[in-house]
Amino acid sequence: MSTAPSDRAQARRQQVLEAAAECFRRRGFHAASMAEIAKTAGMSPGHIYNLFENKDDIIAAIVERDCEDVLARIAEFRQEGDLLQKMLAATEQAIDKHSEVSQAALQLEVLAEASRNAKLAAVVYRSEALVNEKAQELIQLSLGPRADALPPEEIQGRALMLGVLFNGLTALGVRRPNMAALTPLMAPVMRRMLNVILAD
Amino acid sequence: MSTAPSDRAQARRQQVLEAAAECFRRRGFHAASMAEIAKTAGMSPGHIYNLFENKDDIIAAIVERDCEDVLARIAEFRQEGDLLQKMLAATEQAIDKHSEVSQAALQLEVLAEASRNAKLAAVVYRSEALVNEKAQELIQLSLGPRADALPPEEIQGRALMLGVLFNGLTALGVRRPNMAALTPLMAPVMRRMLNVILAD
Amino acid sequence: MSTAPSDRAQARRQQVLEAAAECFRRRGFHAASMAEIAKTAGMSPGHIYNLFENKDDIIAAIVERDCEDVLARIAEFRQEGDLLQKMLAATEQAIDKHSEVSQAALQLEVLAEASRNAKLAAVVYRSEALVNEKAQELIQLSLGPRADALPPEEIQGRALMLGVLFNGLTALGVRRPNMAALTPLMAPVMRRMLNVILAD
Amino acid sequence: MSTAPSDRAQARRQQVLEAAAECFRRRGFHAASMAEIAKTAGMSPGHIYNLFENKDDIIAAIVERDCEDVLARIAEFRQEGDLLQKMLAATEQAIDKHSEVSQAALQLEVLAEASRNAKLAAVVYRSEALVNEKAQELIQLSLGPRADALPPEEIQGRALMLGVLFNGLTALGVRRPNMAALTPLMAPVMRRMLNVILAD
DNA sequence: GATGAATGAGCCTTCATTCAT
DNA sequence: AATGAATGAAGGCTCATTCAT
Repeated sequence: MSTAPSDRAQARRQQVLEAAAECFRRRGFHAASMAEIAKTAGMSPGHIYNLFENKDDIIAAIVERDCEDVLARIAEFRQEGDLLQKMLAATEQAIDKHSEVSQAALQLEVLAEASRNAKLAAVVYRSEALVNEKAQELIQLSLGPRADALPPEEIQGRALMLGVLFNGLTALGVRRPNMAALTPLMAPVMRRMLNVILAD
Repeated sequence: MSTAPSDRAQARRQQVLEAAAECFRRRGFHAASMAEIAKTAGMSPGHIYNLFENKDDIIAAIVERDCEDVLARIAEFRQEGDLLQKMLAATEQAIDKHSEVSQAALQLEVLAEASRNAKLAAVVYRSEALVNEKAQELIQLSLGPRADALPPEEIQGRALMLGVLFNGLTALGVRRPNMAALTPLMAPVMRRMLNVILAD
Repeated sequence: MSTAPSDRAQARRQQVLEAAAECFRRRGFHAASMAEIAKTAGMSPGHIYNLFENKDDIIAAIVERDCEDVLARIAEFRQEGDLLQKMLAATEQAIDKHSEVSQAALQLEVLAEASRNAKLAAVVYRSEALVNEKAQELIQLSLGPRADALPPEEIQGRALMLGVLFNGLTALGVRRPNMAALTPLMAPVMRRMLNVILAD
Repeated sequence: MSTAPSDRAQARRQQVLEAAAECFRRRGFHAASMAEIAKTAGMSPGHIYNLFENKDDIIAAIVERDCEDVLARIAEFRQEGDLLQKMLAATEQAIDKHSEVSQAALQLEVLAEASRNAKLAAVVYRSEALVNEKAQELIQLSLGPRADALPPEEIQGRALMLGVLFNGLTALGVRRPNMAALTPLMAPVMRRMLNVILAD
């Protein structure tokens, strides 16, 4: 009862998260000031501290929210239709979308920050664990009954490889403006992870 | 000739670079203070500004130095011996080395910083271009005469894929402590990039 | 309306202006530190930046305030009584008051600063324009109906001469401690500006 | 013998004075760094301290040199020809020369600085005393035998008034760009100081 | 719940000055 | 006589955070 956050408070938190994400994307985590976030969120700086412990707490909440978004996107992949095709479409989109460099930069900055901030690290770890778990389910779904022929480590490894690919796309996207030549190469690799049983 | 830095100055610059890299790794770019860097480098804060324009200039120099290290490592790959094996060994090393999380974090932070710092971005872009070029040469070397059968875009795409893989390893390595299951999966993907001619 | 500063903020600004003027007089513009000003004003250094853009902004505000003081003093001259007598009294006061050397020094320093600071220069120019305008009105008032016999340039020139005299008193007052012998000389010159119609 | 400055040292000092004056004019006394002065003078920063005590010592030397220039100019006035005409020409020149605002600004800054720097104040006072003395001689020369009819205070007052006028021109010249209307007004005032015997 | 005035530590950077060579 | 590497104190300014209202 004491700490039960009211609906109103929840909505206010969302406002802050929205505003903070925008500011962090625009200026980076350190350069974005609480004052700017407050202004963007349409509330006073002081009040933010009624909703969040501190600035770190905000970035942690953003990471959690982003994690949910990723999980939701993964859930969509489970719908009807060819999984490989849908994932390739997603990667192609990632390769083309250069408008999202600032979003990518924020993700990288969060990772860097997490390596020195235990609380944030916990959130990132948990987030990664959840995503990885869902990725494994996806792979098993994609392989169908043949999945049983593969040892769990293989499934886990493939999920990790998907993680490497998506994280790599994010990082390389910040490193260079044009990655078009990469698109055709994704297909065989993704297929190898999602649709193939191999002795290899 | 006019601004040719003396040997002494060069050595001092190296001291600062060493110290700054350590501080940046330990605390992050923003949290590391010039005072701390100066102390670590064994000189006064003021003198750093005789050697570098400003803090940004230091991180840029670090990126350039790191780039040279990468190029040197690539050059080693060109030596005698099976390229695929050597690169797999390198990735396996990357997968295992958890002591280097802070080094990885610094790299990610640099990328984030570059998305908002034009000068740093230029260094990062140039660095990536150099590495990608060398990666393409490596791939052609690995394929041998068969390389002629592949269109340039294919070579370029494969080099990009290597970039995605290494960058992805770096990022995912910060996201989770254990990536052991990934090791066996690297082989087929790397082989696909380095040793195979395929219609698809 | 949007940025209408509250009464409280206005009062705080006045505090800072008062304190800064004192510090600037005591130490000079460059030597006076924001920390000292803050302490003198009884607030934290940080808070000053909620009230003023930066240090330059403070000196500009002081100049504007001083300008208003001058205009107010000029307005007093318009009251009943012999203008020439009142102005001579004012100059005599200026000649004798050696306690105000530091105030005079600040004015000179402001002028020097303005020659390299565009924003401050604008304030100084505007200030001078206002004062000169009022001085012309004063001269016309003093001459009465005879003023119509003089071309506008003559009026403007006389106003400028008054400016030269007061500025000259300020500067020379810093240059030497004793200017008593000057007092009797002011009368004929001032009369020439305020009370005489001449072919030359 | 011990401190007898060699000719070479004297020449070096002149170099520094030249360079410093230029830098001070360009940037102001405080903003001009010793490094910049050294570079402009074509010598090392360290060596300047073999020639001058410190930065204040340089500005003091500049003031002394400028004083000599003024005295030299006054000496020229003593040559053949109508003194009033020559002085009016000088003031007209001062009124028109807007290229010299930075020179004027430096003079004002020096005065401001002198009010807080005893050593500089001494130089400024002495300089003013010398100039004033020469101005009195000039006035007596201009009046010729009639000068004997005037009490010394009157002569002193007139010399002071000349000082007020020239200092005022300097200050007002920084305050406003256009002082053309002032030119015709200088004649009667100057004549009053230089050529007239009055009961008034 | 909400404000925004206020704090104060700490940051990057500059620069007069020194001194070993 | 001359250099320029080196110092270190100090400065202006920012910003996460607090708290009286």
